[in-house]
Amino acid sequence: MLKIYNTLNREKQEFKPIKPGHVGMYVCGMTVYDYCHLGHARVMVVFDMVQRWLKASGYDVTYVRNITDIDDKIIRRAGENKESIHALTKRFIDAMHEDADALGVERPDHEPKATQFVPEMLSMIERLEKNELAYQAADSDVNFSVRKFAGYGKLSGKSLEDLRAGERVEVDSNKNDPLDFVLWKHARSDEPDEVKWDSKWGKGRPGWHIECSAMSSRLLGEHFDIHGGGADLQFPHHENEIAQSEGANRCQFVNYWMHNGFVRVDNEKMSKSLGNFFTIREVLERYDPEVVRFFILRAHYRSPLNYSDAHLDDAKGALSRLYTALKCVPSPLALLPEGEGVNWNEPHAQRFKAAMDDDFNTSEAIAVLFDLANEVNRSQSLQLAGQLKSLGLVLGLLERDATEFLQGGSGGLDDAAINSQIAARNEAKKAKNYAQADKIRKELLEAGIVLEDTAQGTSWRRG
RNA sequence: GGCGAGAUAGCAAAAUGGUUAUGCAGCGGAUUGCAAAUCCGCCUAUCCCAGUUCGAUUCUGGGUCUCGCCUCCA
Repeated sequence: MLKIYNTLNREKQEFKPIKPGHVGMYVCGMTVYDYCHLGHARVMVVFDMVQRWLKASGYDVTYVRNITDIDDKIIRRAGENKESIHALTKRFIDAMHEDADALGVERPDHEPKATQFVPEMLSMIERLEKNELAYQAADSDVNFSVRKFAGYGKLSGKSLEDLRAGERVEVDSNKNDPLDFVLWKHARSDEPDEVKWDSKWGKGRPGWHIECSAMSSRLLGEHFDIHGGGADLQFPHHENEIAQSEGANRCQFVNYWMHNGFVRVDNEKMSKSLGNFFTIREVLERYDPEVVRFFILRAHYRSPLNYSDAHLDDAKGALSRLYTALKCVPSPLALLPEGEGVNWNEPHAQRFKAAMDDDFNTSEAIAVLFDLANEVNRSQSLQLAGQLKSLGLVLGLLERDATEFLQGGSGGLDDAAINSQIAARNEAKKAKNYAQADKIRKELLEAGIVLEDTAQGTSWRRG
């Protein structure tokens, strides 16, 4: 029985889908004006893992992850670059897909772009206006009136009074209440036509929060199962989504809210404003993407995750141990009937399932993988090796051939050079010229190549 | 200031009212021409102070410290 920590109640709850056997899940994706950083990688990998586990548990999942392709930062960046909004966002959407693909993130079922759902947003704003939750201010912006929505603050645990006390924003005198947020921004003369849409309130463009409310209800219905995103979206973004959706649709919006923890650098949140971020592609220049995915999944999704080279090196060593166990047994999956996959009656699989069902405890699940690797090494059992690989696949790990992983990466030497050195060393060994054999091995080691003599001959890997 | 999360061994990271987490690193042994890999064994923990309890790292209260949200942020 799957339990999910629900931010709404701050406790783990048994997961019950609205429609038996089906899960509707919406995750806040990227604002595409720059390359994704490791924080984005975490959201993508974490919720990819979530949807994989839901599928592995037998659910039919509809997974939606939006793309914000219109907002202040995009307009500003396009202006700086002297390129169109569309050209800018297309570039970074393509880059995002490259990064996500590299990390083994499956494409969501839908990736709606905000600009494609403006009519839905306008219709929702109209309903909010009809329900007396929205008003047009003197500057022509249409705002949401937080005071008129009774449940405001229920997700983030904030009250309007608390928020007011900590007010740090410059007060916008056009708003009835400083905490009101914008649904529709009036068009400005210095903005390109590309960002202006017609509406009954005049030309303009959508506020940030309304897109998620409009797109989720269009693609998943007005009431759906899971909504996810980074912990920083809890307030105000998700709080505002609730206000909009429940205010417009007059029904519960989302049953389970999930928020992943931050990636940190030197114990501080990785963020654009602090400038302490690493882009995914930067990191992938130096580390195997699967190592990065493993690094992310080795921690629980709600825990903070400290980024450093030392930690990625550690992750690489750990992942190598799993692949090494698979290497000891030739082509484990080839020996399993097609599509058989995990044997869920096997004890390790049961522990794995129990861990995953406990709020997606990938840390515990991966610990089971290591126990299984130990069993595989001891028993040389093809069945257990297949089981190890199959369980890895559930997390989007261990997909590759073990030797390919262990020999992958960039070394100074190519395969042919390495193999000829190994041959030379074997000649020396045969002649009992161990000094020469050890010299060759040492040279290879200095080039990052580790040799392993086995009964089947000498193999190598990149250390 | 308001609200929230957390402090576990050298590092990273789970779990648990009493019984081995796990990985990396370290130590000893097996194996190996010597290594590597692997196996066996070992060593390092639960921020501080009270309380509840036969027993607390785990529950309660109080400290201390860290981080986050309250502005754009995954």
